[in-house]
Amino acid sequence: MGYQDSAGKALTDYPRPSVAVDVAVLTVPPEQHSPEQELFVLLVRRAGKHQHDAWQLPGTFLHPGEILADACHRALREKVGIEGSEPVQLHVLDDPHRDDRGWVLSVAHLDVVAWRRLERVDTTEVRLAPIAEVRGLAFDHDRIVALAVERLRAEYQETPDPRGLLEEPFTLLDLQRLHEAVVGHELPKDSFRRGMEPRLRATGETQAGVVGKPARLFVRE
Amino acid sequence: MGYQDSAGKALTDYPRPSVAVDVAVLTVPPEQHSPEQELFVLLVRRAGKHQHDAWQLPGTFLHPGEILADACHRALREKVGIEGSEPVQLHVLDDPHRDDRGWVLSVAHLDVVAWRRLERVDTTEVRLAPIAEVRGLAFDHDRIVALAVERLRAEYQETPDPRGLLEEPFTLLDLQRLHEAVVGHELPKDSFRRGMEPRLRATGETQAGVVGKPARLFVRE
DNA sequence: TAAATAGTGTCTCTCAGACACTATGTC
DNA sequence: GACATAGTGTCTGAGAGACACTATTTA
Repeated sequence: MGYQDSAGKALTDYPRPSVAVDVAVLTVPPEQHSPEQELFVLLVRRAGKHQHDAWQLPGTFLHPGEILADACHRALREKVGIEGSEPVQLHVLDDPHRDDRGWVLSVAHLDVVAWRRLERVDTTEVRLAPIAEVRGLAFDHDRIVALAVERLRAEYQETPDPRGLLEEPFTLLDLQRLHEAVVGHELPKDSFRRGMEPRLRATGETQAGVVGKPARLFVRE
Repeated sequence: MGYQDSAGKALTDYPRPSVAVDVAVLTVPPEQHSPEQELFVLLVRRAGKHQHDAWQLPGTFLHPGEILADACHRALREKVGIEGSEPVQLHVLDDPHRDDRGWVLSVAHLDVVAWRRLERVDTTEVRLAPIAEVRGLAFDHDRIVALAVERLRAEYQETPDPRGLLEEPFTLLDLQRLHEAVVGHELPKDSFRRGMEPRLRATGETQAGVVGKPARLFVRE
């Protein structure tokens, strides 16, 4: 890149770090699955380690000529069998001693995948854990989870289900439960409706066969 | 890090990218320097290129064992003579072809430095340019400037001069002019005062020798 | 006293939250 | 009709912007 140090020597000959991506895949279970909806994160068993409870986020090294997003896609495809997600960068973790096997920078990512696409991955090698119970992950992955949750909460402040976690069509109550799971606390019913309804499109249909007044159904605009 | 591909081969042997940092140093001139205050960015002449108007952001390659913030500090010390700034990460630029001399990832950073500490650096090799006039920088540095401006504007929405661009003590009008320069548009006088004053500490002193009612002086809390 | 700038009182508008009320379905 | 849930009308308080008014200095 033409950077030179004070002696004028080109610096591209210096030793290079390994560059990895790590992805915090967040999701929310549907209401019928658990009455208390909350955020879950996808964990994989730590490679090469067979001790109990050694978990980490899915990740991989960046391959030559590859962009970071594609490395994320590859990691999720190979380890979890997920396709077509949309990772976003969070932060570069750069402590030179964060990995005791060498100099590894990790670019932390957030990804969001609907529960339905993750149900089948719950095996001995892969599991979904409520974020409140995630402690002691390998490396600095606890911090990545915290960054991912913070970012997702910011995204869900503004827009109705911007990441498409909910299956369409949905009721306003479905949407509210989802947003409550993401932001981690209850929301006032009427303010939520007034804020969200103008940003949705009503299908014209209503729920059928439910007790009480049937709710109108909506899709994302 | 123990990542393995599907064949089980450890990946740390793959070719590694060079990792660089590039820093958008933003500042605002004091009022007496230019009536129209606006954001300026620090540019350095593109190394090894002698064509006219070949400018880029200061940057450097990451050295072994170094964290990104220290690489930023080193770049600014060696090229511009600045010490003690506080870079924050913005984004990783990862287009494999962004640098035609090799595979170079760049971690873009924002830094903010008071004008007073930058005045002396305006030489043939280094200059300060208003952000509105910055176009056609080397590599993807135009985009880094845009990201840096966006981040700085967000920081200045909340807090009075969080980056310490203003010399203390200052008047509320000084502070307002600064914030207007950062966010890029005028702000209502009375709302600005009401929002900011509770977050400042009055020194008890006032301006002396000015026409009109002398303004009270404040420092950051 | 005139001019200039600092600082405030107050009105209005909007928006979020609280709360109670109405609407419309099942049992 | 009893019950349950969806959806709304309205009040209140907080905060932003508009605007005019008061306050305090120099010339």
